[in-house]
Amino acid sequence: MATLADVARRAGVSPATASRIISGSTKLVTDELRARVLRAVDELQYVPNAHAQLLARAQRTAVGVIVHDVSDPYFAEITRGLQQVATAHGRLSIICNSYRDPARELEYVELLRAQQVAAIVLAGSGYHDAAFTKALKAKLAAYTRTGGRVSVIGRHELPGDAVMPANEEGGYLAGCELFGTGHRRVGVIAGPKVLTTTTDRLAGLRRAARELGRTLPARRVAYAGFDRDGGAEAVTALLDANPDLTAVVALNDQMAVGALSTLRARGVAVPDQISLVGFDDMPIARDVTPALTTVRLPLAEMGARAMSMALDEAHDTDTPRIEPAEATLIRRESTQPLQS
Amino acid sequence: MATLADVARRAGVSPATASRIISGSTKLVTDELRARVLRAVDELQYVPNAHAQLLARAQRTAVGVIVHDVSDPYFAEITRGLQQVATAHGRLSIICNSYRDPARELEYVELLRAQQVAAIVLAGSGYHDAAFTKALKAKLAAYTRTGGRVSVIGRHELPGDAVMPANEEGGYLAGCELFGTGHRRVGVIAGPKVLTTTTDRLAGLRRAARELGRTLPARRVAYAGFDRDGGAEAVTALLDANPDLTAVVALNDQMAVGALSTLRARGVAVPDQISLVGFDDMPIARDVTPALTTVRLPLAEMGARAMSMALDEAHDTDTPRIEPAEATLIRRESTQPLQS
DNA sequence: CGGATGCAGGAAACCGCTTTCCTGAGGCTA
DNA sequence: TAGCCTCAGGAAAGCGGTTTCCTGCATCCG
Repeated sequence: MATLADVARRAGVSPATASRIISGSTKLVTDELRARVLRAVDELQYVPNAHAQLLARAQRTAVGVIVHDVSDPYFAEITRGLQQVATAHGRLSIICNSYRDPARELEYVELLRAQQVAAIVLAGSGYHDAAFTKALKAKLAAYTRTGGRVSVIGRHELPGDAVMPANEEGGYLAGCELFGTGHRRVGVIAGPKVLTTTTDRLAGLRRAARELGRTLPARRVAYAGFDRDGGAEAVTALLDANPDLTAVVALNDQMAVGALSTLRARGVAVPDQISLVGFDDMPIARDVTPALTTVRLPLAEMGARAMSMALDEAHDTDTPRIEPAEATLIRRESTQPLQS
Repeated sequence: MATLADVARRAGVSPATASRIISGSTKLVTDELRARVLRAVDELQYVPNAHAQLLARAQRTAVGVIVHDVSDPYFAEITRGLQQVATAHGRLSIICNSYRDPARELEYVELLRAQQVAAIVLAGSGYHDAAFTKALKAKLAAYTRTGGRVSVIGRHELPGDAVMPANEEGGYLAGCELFGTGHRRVGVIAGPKVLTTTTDRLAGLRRAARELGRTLPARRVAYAGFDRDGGAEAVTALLDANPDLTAVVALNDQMAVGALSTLRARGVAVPDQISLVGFDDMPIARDVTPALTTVRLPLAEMGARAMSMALDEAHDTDTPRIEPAEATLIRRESTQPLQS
C-alpha cells in the first residue's frame, strides 16, 4: 500500500504538509503544493490507513452493534434503523451476530472494545442467567469507565441508555383481543424460556387473563425456538395436548407464520376454527393468508433511537435514559370473536 | 483506556514482556512473570488496541462486504453465508449497505481499503453504467495491486473470483414452466432496468419464449423497484395495460409477494385466473398463499463460497475462478397449466 | 533601513503495540 | 577457573499517520 510518506516524497513535500492537505486541516497551504499533493494522491491511488489515523487522532469513530442475527427479520429491521442513524453521523458500524450465544456476546464486547468503538448497542432479548448477566455488566462497566457509551434495546437487566419495547403491554393487548372476545381456551407458542422477551410477553398475556377472569394454565404454553420452525413445532405440540383450543398467540410473527403453515397442513381453518395472533408486525405479517393480526413494535425506529442515544455525547452516562417503544395491536384477518 | 504500558508498569515488567505474554508469542517467559502480567490484565480489564496491533503487525485481518441492504431478505441470506465463513476463519467482517447507490459503493471500496481489509466481497447486481463500472474497476484494481483480494457475487462486469448465479438459466426455467404449459400471454414484473440481474433474468425468459415459439413483447414487461411495493405497482400497471394475461413472472420473490397481495385485492384468483412465478426462493415464498412457485438460488451457499474464495490465500489472483450457482425451479401452488 | 509581525512549511514527538536485536546472568564443558 | 553457550528479559526501532512546535522568509511599520 502507498503510504503518506510515499505521497509526500512524490510531491516533494514533507509528510506533515501532505497530511494537512489530505485530511483537511485548518492550517493554510499554498495552492501550488496542494495541487502537487493531490496529484500524487491520485497517481498513487493513496488511501490513508484508517488504523494509523485512529491511533494518531485518539478519536473513536466506529460504533458497534451486537444483535442476535441480522438475517432474522426482527433484527434486520432494527439494524436498518441503527445503521441509518450511524451513517447519518458519518460513523462506520460494526455489526456482530451473537446467535443468542452468551459466550459469544461477551467475546464481542471485548472485540468492540478492542476496536475502540465510540459506542456499543446491544439489541435483542436479555437472558435469565445471573452469572452471565454479571459478567456482561462487568465488561460493559469497564467499557463505560473509559468513556464508552452503551445503549440497549429491550434488555432491562443492563445499565445504560435503553429503548424498551412494551413487551408486557403488547402481551396484554394480544390477551385482551382474545380473552375479550369470548375465547377461553387460548394457547401460547412461546420462544425460549431463558429470554426475557418471552417471559415479558407471557406476563402481559397472563395479566390480561387475570383481569378478564380467565386462566392460562401452563399446559397451554409450548416453548420452542423463536423462528418459523419453532412455531410449527410448538403449535403441533400444543394442539396435540389441547385439541379444544379456540385461539393461539404466537410470541413472535416468525413463529406465527410457522404455525399458520402447520395449521393449514392439518386442515385447521384460521380464523374460523382457531384465531391466531402474532407479535412484532414483520413485513410478511400482512402478506400471509389470512393476514396476521399482530402486536406491532416500531422496530426500525427503536433501532434509530437507540443509536441516537448512543451517539448523543452531550448526555452524561450517569443518568441513563429509558425510552419506551409503544406496542399497538394491528387487527387483520387471522382473528375473530368466538362463535358460540 | 488502559494501555500495554500500564499493564507492564503494574506488573513490574517491560512492555515487551507484557506483549509477549498477552499475545502469546513463542518466546519463553517465566511463570512468575506470566502470572503477574495476567493479574494486571485482569485488574485493569485490559484489552489490546486492535488498531495499534494491526499497525504493528502489518497483517490484514478483517474482511469487507458490500451489499445492497442487509435487511433485504435476499442479501440477508447471502450475508449469513458470508459471515459464517468469515467467522469460522476468525475474521471480523465489516458490512456496508450501498442501497444501490453507485457513488456510495465507490466510497465504501475506499473505506474498506482504508480499513486494511484482507478481502472485499461485492454482492448484488451489477449496473449497466459504463462510467461507474470503469471507476469501480480502477478502485478495485488499485486494491488488488497491493495484495487485496476481491470476490463478487453475480457481477460479471467486475474482475476477480466470482460466484455466478444462473440468472439467465433461471429466467429460462421460469419461462419454460409457463410457455411450456400453454400460457401465451405472459407478463413480467421486473426490477430496475439498470441492474444486470434484471436484464439477465429477462434474457432467459426471452430465450424460453423464442425456443417455444412464443413472444414476449415489451408492453408486457413492467419495471419497478426490486421490492414488495415495486411488485404491487408493477402488476397494477401490467394488468391495466394487458387485461388478458394468463401468467406473470416476477423477477424476484419480494415483487411476487407484492403482486400476490395486489392480485388478491383486485379479486384475481391465483393460479386459477393468473399463474405467478417468483425468483430467488426467499423463506417467505412457501408461506404465502398460494405458496409461490419460484426459481431457487442457493443464497447462503453463494455467500459462503464467495467468502471462501476471498479468503483462500493459496489461489493466485491472476486467474480468477468462476463458480456457477445453479438455479432450480421449485413448483408450488401459484402456477398451473393454462386451462383451455 | 532595522526590527516586529505573519505565515507557510518542516522536524520531530507521539499514538499503542510488535519484534528484532542486544544484554547480562547462569550453566556447561574443558 | 576460563570460555562459551543458552536463554529470559529489556531497549528501541518501527508500523502510518497527526500535531505541536519551531524555523526561516517575506511583509509591514516607524
